[in-house]
Amino acid sequence: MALTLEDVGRQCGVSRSTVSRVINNSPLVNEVTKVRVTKAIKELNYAPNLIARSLTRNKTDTLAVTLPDITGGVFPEILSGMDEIASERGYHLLVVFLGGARPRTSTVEQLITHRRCDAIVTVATTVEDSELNSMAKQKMPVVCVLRKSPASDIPSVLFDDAGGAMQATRLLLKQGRKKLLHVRGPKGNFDADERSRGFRAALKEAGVAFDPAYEVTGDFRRDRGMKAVQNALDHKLVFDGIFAANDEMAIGAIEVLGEKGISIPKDVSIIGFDDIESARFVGLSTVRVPTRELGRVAAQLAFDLIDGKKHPETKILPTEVVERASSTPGKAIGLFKISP
Amino acid sequence: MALTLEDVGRQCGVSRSTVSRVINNSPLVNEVTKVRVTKAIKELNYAPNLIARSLTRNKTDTLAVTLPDITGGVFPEILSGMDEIASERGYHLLVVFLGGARPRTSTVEQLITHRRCDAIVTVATTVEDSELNSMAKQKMPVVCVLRKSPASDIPSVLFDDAGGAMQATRLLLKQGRKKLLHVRGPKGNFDADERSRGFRAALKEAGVAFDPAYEVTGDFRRDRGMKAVQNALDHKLVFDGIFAANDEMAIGAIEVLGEKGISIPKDVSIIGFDDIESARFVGLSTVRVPTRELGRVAAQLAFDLIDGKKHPETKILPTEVVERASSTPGKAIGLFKISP
DNA sequence: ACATATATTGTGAGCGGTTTCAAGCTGAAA
DNA sequence: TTTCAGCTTGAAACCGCTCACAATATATGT
Repeated sequence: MALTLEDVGRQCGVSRSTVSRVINNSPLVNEVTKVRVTKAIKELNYAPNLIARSLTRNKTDTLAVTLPDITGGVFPEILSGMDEIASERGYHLLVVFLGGARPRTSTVEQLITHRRCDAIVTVATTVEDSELNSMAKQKMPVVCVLRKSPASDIPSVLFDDAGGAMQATRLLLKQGRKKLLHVRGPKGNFDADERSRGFRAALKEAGVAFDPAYEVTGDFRRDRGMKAVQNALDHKLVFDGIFAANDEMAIGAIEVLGEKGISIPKDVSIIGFDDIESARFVGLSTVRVPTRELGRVAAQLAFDLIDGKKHPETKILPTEVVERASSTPGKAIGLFKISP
Repeated sequence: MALTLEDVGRQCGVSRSTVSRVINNSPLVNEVTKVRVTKAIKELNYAPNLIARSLTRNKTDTLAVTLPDITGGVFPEILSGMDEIASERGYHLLVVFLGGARPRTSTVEQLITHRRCDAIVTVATTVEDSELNSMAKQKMPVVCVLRKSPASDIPSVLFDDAGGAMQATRLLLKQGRKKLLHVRGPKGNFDADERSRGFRAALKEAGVAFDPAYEVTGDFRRDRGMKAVQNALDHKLVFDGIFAANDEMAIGAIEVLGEKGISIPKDVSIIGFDDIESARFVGLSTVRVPTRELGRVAAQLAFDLIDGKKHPETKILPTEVVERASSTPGKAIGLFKISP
């Protein structure tokens, strides 16, 4: 079907090894044959079969990325950042959506053991700790993103969740808010746990007691955020500030409060996390995270592992508070009735 | 390094072909040997090398997708839809970001001629017509998404852009808006051209003359949308309705008008296109497009081509107007000062 | 018992590259 | 002239799998 080295060799009267050498521009090939071969390659429009090459070189020029099955949020940007670095090295990205409704069959397993990629980057909690360890044991380079590394030989790259959460909480406290509600993400999720930790640390720092009743749990989605806040109100919790573990849930909170006629930020000051695009439009204060940079760093770590660089360390990327109307006294925000 | 068929065979005293048969559960292998082999596979934790398999089978179980280097908007959702179908068949997605600042080197070429994928799905105008044709000529299955197919043997899947644009425009006209501004996307872009066509068709239908001065061009990004509208105002154009070719630019328009103290929708009624997430929060009327479905259909078409099904046809997916505050008389919308 | 199916397994030749090794050729040194 | 190094090149093995075909074993029919 497609052309092979043999074909090119025949065309210009050399062996396939010579053609191979020309293609990989090995120094040990005569200049004149080199041009002859090059010409033949052009003429025939030959291109090497990368699969065959992968087989012998034992290297696929591919980075696998596992993403949660959530289309919005920070993931596309992370992916793009990774591709930026990967494409510089001529690498491709193999993306796998995992979690949610996906029947994950043996997809991950396949990627790892089946040597379809040179390294694997797992974003958030798409892959079990045990699987990560088994990958590493099989000498497959692994990088964790937005998730704590389960082993010392697996580097991870994270946002400074706790730090960002502290800053966010401090902002509310600085305004004199007395009773804060924290809408947290699922337990066991790294970001969620860390952001909660930062929240508490800030309270402690300010000498405010942490009241477990005022930490409600969502799943990072808007409607669960709504439900959590709704619940808090139903239970007659009284608060004048909300720190939500992400913007989606913060927006959900804004909706619920809006329906109740509670004014933001006068009655309740709100801050989220992530700085998703919609946050700007809603006027939501938040903590900005360097998503694209995260992708770049993750890819770079993967290459370090591939290159056998020793001890690629876990990186923690700084976050930054963005103040908008939802936490700025004197402003007011409101949402239009949001249709589904 | 990794285990091979040979190793498994040695472990349980059979040849690699037998092991291979077991793995591909061929019927012509004895039941008792089958269990023996299966046990050995489990014990050794063997997994076949997919690269080697690809080489012999001449098939990679991979779909390549070329995406524009735009992280937001409809692309992530399209990707996810594709993955949904692909993973059902055990296929992986190889994503390539093209355009923008990317040095596209010979990436596309590589994918095609180098047989790293079984089919390629090109989204929007990431790949030249000539390249598409050359792929098709090389018997590489190609599917176009959000872009007119350059050849009859290349199916494409599109939104009903013109239809959606007509509906959107009709909505404005029905409200009695007399002079409409159309903020269009770049010339040559399929979506942009079609949406413009629909806009004009609706005008014609209503007996309104099309005034070229009232069609300004952006690049689908918010700030170019802002610039375009700013420009229109600077040129003293007078209008009471805006149809923007996408939501990003529509939001840009809202910002500019807001700064000028022009009230929406009282003075100017606005409708966008795409129904991105932020549109809900902004209260922007728009035309909803079935993005995830688009991805699914595209992947399905790719598989049809791979399977040699004859004549996979171009599909046009229906769109749907979503009315929100920005075009509902009696309502009002406004944006918070948007920080960069 | 013999011929002939039938079931099961192994052998060997690829797939399209890379890479080691040896061989051919040249010219310079002895 | 012989010798040997240096430069080019080709032959062949190998990567791990699939598959056509041969080989063997067992069962069936006469």
